[in-house]
Amino acid sequence: MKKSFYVTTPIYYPSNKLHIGHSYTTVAADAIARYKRLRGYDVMFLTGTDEHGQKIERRALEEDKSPQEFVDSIVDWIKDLWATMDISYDKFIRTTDPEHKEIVAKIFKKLYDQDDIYKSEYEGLYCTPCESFFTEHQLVNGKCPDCGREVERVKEESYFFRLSKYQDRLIKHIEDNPEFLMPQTRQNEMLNNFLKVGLEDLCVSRTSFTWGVPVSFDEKHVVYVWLDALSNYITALGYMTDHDKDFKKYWPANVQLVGKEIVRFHAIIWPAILMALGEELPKQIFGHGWLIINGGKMSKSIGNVVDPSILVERYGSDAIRYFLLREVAFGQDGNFSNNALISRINSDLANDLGNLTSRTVAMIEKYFNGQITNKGHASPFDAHVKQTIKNNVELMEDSMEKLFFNNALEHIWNIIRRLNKYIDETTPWILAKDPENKEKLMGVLHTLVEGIRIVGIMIEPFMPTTPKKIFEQLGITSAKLTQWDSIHEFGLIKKISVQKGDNLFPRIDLEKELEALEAIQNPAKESEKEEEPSITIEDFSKVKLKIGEVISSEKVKKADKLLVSKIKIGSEIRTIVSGIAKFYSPEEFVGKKVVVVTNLAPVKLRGIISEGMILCAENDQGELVTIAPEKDIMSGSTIK
RNA sequence: GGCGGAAUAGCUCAGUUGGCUAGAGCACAUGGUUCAUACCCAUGGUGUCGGGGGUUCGACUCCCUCUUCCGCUACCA
Repeated sequence: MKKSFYVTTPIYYPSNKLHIGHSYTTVAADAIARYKRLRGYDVMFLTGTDEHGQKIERRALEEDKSPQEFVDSIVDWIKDLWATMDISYDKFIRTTDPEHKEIVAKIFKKLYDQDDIYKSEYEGLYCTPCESFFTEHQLVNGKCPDCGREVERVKEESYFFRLSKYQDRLIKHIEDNPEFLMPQTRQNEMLNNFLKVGLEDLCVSRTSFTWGVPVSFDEKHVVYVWLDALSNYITALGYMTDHDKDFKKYWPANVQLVGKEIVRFHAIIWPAILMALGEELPKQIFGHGWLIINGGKMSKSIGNVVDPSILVERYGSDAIRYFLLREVAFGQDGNFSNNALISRINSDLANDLGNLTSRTVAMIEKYFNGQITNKGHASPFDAHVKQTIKNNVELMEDSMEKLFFNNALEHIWNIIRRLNKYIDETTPWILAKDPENKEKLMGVLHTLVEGIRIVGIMIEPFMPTTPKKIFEQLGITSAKLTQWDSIHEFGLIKKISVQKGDNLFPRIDLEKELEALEAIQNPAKESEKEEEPSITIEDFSKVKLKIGEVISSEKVKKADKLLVSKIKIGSEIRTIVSGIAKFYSPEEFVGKKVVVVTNLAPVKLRGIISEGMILCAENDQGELVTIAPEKDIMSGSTIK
């Protein structure tokens, strides 16, 4: 029986279209899945969508659709995207699948029956778009600190999961199994920031919306995201059903890929749920890094979100997949830029691999009418070429086991470079001038074809369509010559007839293409900007603004963003705490005239009562500058 | 503030447990070549391996300290 291998991506939230970061995770999972299949494993590759929650409910309302219609349309788009990116998932789970919902309800009931879930009360300020609760202190201007929108005071009866109960077992598991959470730096973060500080029980139900899985024994509650979304990894396998053979075969998962922003949920909450269910934990959670754009993270508000479908359409799926996995070390953050993408395509794909194939096929056509056999004579350079291939095949396989995709690709390219060099060493065009050298010439071309064949197999996990094109040009049809194990043997091709086809990867004019991309990507950004609702003059006049003068200022202890200042506003002196310590030193801050919001409700920050707010301008990078009157004017002057 | 990373060639980064003249790719320059997608091959770096101390026969690699950047977290009125 084949060994099984189970790999998952997170399930994505279809409130919007996906971006290149989602593609990154999914392409990585796909490369693992394809590689394992080639190595003879029985692979289950799961991806999907997390479709419940209040945000979806509201987004659907905005578009005048039912929640189901709304998610259906986005899910169609996502499936199309995965199709164009050659994502070979075995199963696509949707949390709206009837079976998933049934199982989630069963899980909830089971945990409740065994007292891992209990009923209590939850009160907090809730931001719907962000689906987050905040404390009073976290709010900005009484609004959501993340998106700036209104929050609602929500008090609801809720069910809680006894997360705290599993704290010690979680700590032990992470400490005893260094491979469980990778890369290692994530282990420290989880242990130090959460586990050792102490876990709080987790709210796992809601009454504030209905778009979710109902709690079977208490119909006014729906299951909140944790149990619903995380359990997809086992409900997809038929867990707790009478047809659970996939669960028996594939669980525990071998690798669960997640972005580093959700490591916490997958390394703490998810294992705790599994412990409560009495199931094994996944063998590995891998928290990969982010694609960074111009030094910052991708975000809708900055408007630098990269749409993968545009890139795939222009350069092909294989090129994008190659870039994503080659450019960035998997555990770390890496830069994404159009420039880097096109440079990679040109130098690695067009110049190295594409051109190697092209020149080899062209020579066989030119010197042998397209047909060669293995009857040629070896050149003095063959031994070294074979050794290079052997070494790099081993290194590549080793890298794949560790999920070092960029190293794996580098080793493949070492072979490609060696083959290009081999052509210069053996100078076939000179051999071709003397009929005496015909066997030597054929030997050289045969070695090249063999090398390219091996490369073609090795790139398959990363670039699923290019190998077919290569084998077609080389005239390799036998399955034996294209299966993984055949890369360990050099010289398998007996006789082939080649046929030149289109260039595998056409060279791209870097400068023209950058301009063209800019033109496509930027207008798109403009149109996506959300229109801000207008306010009335009455709304505005509610805010009382006055000129103040900073008369003293010092850093707040144990907080690196905060300055506490005494501000003179007319005859009054107020204490105000501001998050500007990174941009103004206390010394330079003293004496400045600033604009103060005087009728904000006082709030306690780091133990200090702050009586107002100093207005600042903020740029894309989050840098703050205070607003000052254009001419000198008395403190206490009102602003209107 | 707590915890954890990182700082190496113009750019992006490798450098496993300390050991011969510190590497790769890209970019740039020169030469070669013409089979090939103006491509390929060769050659070219006085890099203070962030600064300063220390351990050692020997440190990019270990220890201390400082600086800067980043992540998680607290916090941003």
